[in-house]
Amino acid sequence: MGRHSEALRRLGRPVTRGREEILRILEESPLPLSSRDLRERFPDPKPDAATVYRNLALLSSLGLVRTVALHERSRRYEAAEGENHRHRVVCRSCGRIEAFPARKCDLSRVEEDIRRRFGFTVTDHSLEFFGDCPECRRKGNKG
Amino acid sequence: MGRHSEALRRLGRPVTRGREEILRILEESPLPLSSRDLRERFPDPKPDAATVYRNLALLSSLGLVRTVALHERSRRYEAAEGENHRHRVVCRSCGRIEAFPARKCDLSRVEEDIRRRFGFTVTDHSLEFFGDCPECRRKGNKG
DNA sequence: CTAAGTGCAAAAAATTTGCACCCGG
DNA sequence: CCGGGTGCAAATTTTTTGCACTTAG
Repeated sequence: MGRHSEALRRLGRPVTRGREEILRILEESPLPLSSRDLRERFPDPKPDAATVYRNLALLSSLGLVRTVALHERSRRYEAAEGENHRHRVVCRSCGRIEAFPARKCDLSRVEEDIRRRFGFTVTDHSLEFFGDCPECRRKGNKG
Repeated sequence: MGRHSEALRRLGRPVTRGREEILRILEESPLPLSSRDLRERFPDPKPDAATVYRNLALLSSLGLVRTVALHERSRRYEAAEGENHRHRVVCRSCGRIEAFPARKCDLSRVEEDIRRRFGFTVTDHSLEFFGDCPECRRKGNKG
């Protein structure tokens, strides 16, 4: 019955174990997780994959969860904690991900520009960096 | 025998119809394309989907093509024309995509910061904006 | 009680792989 | 000619959907 349940209740949605756990797990994770990662971290009994997807879709539509698109086969998800989003660096060799708070990410000017040029109302953005992590660089994994 | 073929030849790879077409189609497209989009734009006879994927993987590893991760089910690809990359705005309702040149995208400071803090050598980044396009806003598609 | 959620099975969709045959250099 | 490329079929992986049963409010 943390703020998770409250947020759900406030939005008029039933509070279920699956939803509480998803929010808890995502909030505890420093990195965005795939649906599979998420399910693995559930204490037993683990929910069905379909349920995890359905809940992720619901939580996303309620604005409690955000999807993250890295260049992978599957999508990842993270808790949408207010406006304080994060940016990430992904290693192109081993896939290692590091996240860091988007401090002083001033893209408001670009967003304003977009509104003028395309008429789009920008509500969110994602910024990811790709490169080579120190370990892979040492090993010479250049691709 | 445009610069496409030359780039491939220079890299020591056989020049085949599939590869030339992929590079041509991607270069002519203002938006990043999915593997399926790409195949559909091939003049007949269309190549097998597996071949398209294999060639996209090859061209990516050679640095001639870049994958783009929007928040969709499938990946998209774009021609990697030197350093002049683009940023994009995606409508959350209808999926419409607008691309615009990344003019004056000064993220070098952030990239330097990343190098210091994590040791990652950043070679690329992607920046996408999400929001509502004018049409969807008018129609009231808020989700 | 009743709308909404869940598991299970099956379907879709995207991507990858094995293998026999074909082609560019 | 030969290593690499291609089509075709089949397998994998991720995500979605239908349906009968259970549960939160």
